[in-house]
Amino acid sequence: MTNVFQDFEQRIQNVLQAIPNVAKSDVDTSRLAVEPPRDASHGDLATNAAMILAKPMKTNPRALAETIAAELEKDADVASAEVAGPGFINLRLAEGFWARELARILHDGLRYGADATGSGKRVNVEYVSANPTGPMHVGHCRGAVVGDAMANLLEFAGYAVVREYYINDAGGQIDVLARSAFLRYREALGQDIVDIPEGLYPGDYLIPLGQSLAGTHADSLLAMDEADMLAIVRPAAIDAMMDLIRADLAALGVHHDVFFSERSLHAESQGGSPISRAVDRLTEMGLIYRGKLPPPKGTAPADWEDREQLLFRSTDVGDDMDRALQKSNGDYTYFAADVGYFQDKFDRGFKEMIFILGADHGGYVKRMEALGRAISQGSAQVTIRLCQLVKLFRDGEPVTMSKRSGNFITLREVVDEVGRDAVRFMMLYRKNDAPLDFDFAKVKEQSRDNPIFYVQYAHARCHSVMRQATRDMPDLDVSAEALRAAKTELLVDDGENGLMRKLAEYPRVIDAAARSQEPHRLAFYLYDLAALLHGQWNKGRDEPALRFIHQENRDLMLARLGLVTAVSDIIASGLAIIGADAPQEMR
RNA sequence: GCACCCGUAGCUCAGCUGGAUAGAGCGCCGCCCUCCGAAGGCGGAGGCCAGAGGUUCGAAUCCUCUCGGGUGCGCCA
Repeated sequence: MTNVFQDFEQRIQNVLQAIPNVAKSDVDTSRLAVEPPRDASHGDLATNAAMILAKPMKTNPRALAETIAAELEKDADVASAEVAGPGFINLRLAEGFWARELARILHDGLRYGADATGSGKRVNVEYVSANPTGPMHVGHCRGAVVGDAMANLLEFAGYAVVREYYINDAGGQIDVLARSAFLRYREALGQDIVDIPEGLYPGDYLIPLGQSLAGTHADSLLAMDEADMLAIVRPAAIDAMMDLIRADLAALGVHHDVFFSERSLHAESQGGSPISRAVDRLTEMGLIYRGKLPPPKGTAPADWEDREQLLFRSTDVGDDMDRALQKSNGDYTYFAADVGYFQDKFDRGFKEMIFILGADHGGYVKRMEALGRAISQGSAQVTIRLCQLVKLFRDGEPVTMSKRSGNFITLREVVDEVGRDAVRFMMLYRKNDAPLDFDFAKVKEQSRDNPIFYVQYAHARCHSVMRQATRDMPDLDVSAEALRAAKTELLVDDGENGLMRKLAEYPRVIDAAARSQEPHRLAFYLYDLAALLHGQWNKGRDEPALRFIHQENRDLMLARLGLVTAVSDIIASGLAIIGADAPQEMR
């Protein structure tokens, strides 16, 4: 399924092949672009064909453009092809072209623009992966939304997406969690625990877990060795924390297909653990050696041990320095677990893996990419997208929080206060690599200043028009079939034309956003589309002849209602990818 | 010290992978409700795209350097 722009790109390619000099030479036409022109007065489509070909063909771009334009004008869908500026060719499409595209939108409905890019390719998107040591805080929010929207976007674009969460359930922090839970367990048994010792998690969220442990085990844990106690409390604590996290994610509308346990990578079976087997494979490739690492630059660590250790020669595959795989006590490092994890993903058949990480993981990017190259031997694409920090504001004042005291703002609090839709839209209304200011007051505002409100309002307004129409004319048939059959060629107003062209851009936006892995483009597109809808609606105030509901001319009205329905469909489709509702009325 | 990200209107940000006269919102000025939802819309002012070189038909976009801001660098996870 090709969109209008791809369609014309192909037509232009065909025209180019018909020009003798082009066909003979092996000029690269991959840079050929067909775009909506910057200025609507330039026409419907613009192409740079002549400009990219002029140089290799050693001709003047404008002269070449004239030749191509003359050929293009033979196309029945092209009303005129004009050469402009340095050699652009501006196409005006035949009357009725956009109207036919509108009918196609009405036919495809919420699936317009879907399935055009991915062709079923399997993609693994890993996001959130917050440590299971407590509820999610606002810091996790952006990555969760960006990752989820990315997965939605890729899925809509035709990829086979697996949404994955990597549970960091293996490190020392989990023992800290278990000890913290044990404290709450003693508390539940009636012991006075006084202050929470430094180094343990102080949050109240562990109290129910302590009570549950007391209920299940009575006081039997008290007499155990710590190792035995931890063996019991650890899994219970991880399960409880993951339940918390899953509930938080659900409140944000985020769901994963796979929850992958880091701990499972350490599990021994015949042939060793998944980690050791993966390390063995790298060893066979000659990428593992014993050696010394230089001490870190900048702040010199006091406890630096200069010793020989097991290292991954990641510099061979693009990293800045080699990476340690084993601690001095013989345990594998966190990164070693990643070696096992990558191997597992690769074995599951993923050739494309996307990671959504917080900006504080910037230092991790190169070694992950290196690891992906090494394990897949260059056959897999690893992409890491970093989300910059979110700064919270309340009434223009920055909100401070301290994680140490357990006094941090949770994701749940934010969702409860401003709503899932607003959180999600705002997190996507910025490039992922740009910092984001999140002001509680603004996000709740019901005005144009608040993009989610503005877009949802446009959708509601569409439905309001349809409600009004059927109220005024109960016999009016506004079914999808009837609207599709409407005489859409009657839509000749500039504003209507602009809306139709914007709608036809939707598949192109989806395609570009999916390819570049930038879901924010969709949010901006929806805002622009909403602005056009609001604008056209208001034109009807000044010029009654332009109103959508136009009882004197039913054919025209049906065409306009078709346009309104198409706008509504596209907004609903886009909002679904963003993960927000498309309300039929505002309150 | 090194790596990565960012620098675009007074403020917050887009800019479709190199295209035409760089666009929105807020704020400021002036307009539009007998009328499908004014929770909206229209118009105006506001720019040396941090700076300097380079690449080319063409640069906010690509390369190099400089200056400013952010993040990270350890056997933590």
